[in-house]
Amino acid sequence: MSKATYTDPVGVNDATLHYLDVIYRLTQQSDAANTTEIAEKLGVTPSGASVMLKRLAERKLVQLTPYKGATLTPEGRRLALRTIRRHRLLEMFLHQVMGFAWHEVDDHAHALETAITEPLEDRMDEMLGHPTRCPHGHLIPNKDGTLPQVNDVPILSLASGATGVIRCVDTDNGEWLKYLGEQGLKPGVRVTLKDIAPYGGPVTIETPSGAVALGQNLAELIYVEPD
Amino acid sequence: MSKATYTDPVGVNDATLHYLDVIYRLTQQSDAANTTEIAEKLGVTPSGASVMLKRLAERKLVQLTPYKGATLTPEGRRLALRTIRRHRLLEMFLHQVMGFAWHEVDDHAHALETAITEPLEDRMDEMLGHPTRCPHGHLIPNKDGTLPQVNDVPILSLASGATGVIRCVDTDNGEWLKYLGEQGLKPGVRVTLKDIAPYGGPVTIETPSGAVALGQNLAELIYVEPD
DNA sequence: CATAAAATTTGACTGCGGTTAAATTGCAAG
DNA sequence: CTTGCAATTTAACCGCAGTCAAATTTTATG
Repeated sequence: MSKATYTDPVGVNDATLHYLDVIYRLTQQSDAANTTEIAEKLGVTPSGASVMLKRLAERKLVQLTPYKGATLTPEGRRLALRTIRRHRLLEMFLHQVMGFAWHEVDDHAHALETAITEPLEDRMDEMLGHPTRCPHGHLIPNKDGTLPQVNDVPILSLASGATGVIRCVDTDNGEWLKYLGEQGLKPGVRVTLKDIAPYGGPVTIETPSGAVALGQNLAELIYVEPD
Repeated sequence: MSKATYTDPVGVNDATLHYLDVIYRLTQQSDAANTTEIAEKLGVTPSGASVMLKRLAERKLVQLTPYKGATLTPEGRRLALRTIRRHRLLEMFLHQVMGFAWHEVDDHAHALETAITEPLEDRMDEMLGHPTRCPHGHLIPNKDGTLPQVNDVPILSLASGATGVIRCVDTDNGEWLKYLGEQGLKPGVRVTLKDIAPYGGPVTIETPSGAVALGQNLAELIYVEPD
């Protein structure tokens, strides 16, 4: 009997997709994802991740240099971007259509991202008017695996007094998102960077509803499109 | 590290839920579900199903009498009804909110039924106005595991000339559903049983848009609430 | 009622994704 | 340039959900 199903046309299962997803995200920041980081993000032991990475390499989904780290092959990247697209479309759908708060959507989207079918993906995309970003502002990959071009810069890179529109709040931590949302710091809001206190001190941001002072750990999550 | 997740609070995984689901459905018709039937519905070999059933019995989810068949325990029944509720709510959501045709929803709902979270289940239920039936007319179990009381009878049990409202079309075969839908034979439609030809001959049903002649294999899928 | 056929279970095996403990490799600091 | 520690891999194992082939039990039939 054939193993292919609606969701899994080529024998790519949940675990595989989750590995590819975290490897993709880790290789956005550094050039290769190392085993321990991958293991941490997935909540497994480094040895377990090591074994799994070898299997993924055999399946030509990752490029593995022992003791050095992992990169995605074109095919691995394709699957990772598909999962990320589905995750972010789901977040958008849960937020816009179903009315979930922006700090709630990540968990539910994660539960569904590997189970969804392609017609569902397409229908959500359609209902949402082909959005380019999720509720936190992350880019939604196109179906062909390309990414929209944008001009997002860290708010901390602005000069004091400069203004811009928040485009992305780069965290999946629900607590932080809830807090930042309550302070009016969400994508689409025009803000002015008032001040960055020295030595890791608070960052003051002017929003339409008043000034907010944040620790740098939170402020560095915020990306803006400068005016 | 704990194994509990949002979707899986007690270590109940996809395979388990699918077994419980088919056992529930099979025990609706006969008193116990036999191994081969279960295996067929799940697309596995009877030996595989046999082994799995023993595991489910150890976990106290099914009551197993070797060589005789399986029944659900109260806990197994609870989980089966939860899955069925989710499946049917999903079908309703896909149909009503997302605009999928009634013959398309089963596959997509199946892909999601074991992945969905409880808040999502609740939100769908709310958005749909707490429906009691799926698009094909099957009952949606309540959250407490009870089922709405109804008075559905097979249309073939009506006397010639009797009328009723279609309440359920009992199949998951997309082709048949598509055809029956095109003939106007869907839940909510008032019909009259005109004639049942003898010796397995065609069944003639009067609908608002005209008379339809069906084979008995299709006609026996249709349940009505008699006037 | 014996016996053949059908249903079911058991046994031996597989692949997957994990675990812990031990061995290995890479790297930074003295 | 060695030495010690951190990162990584390997080895041996586990549970899960399957497979096929063989043994067993049930049932139906002449």
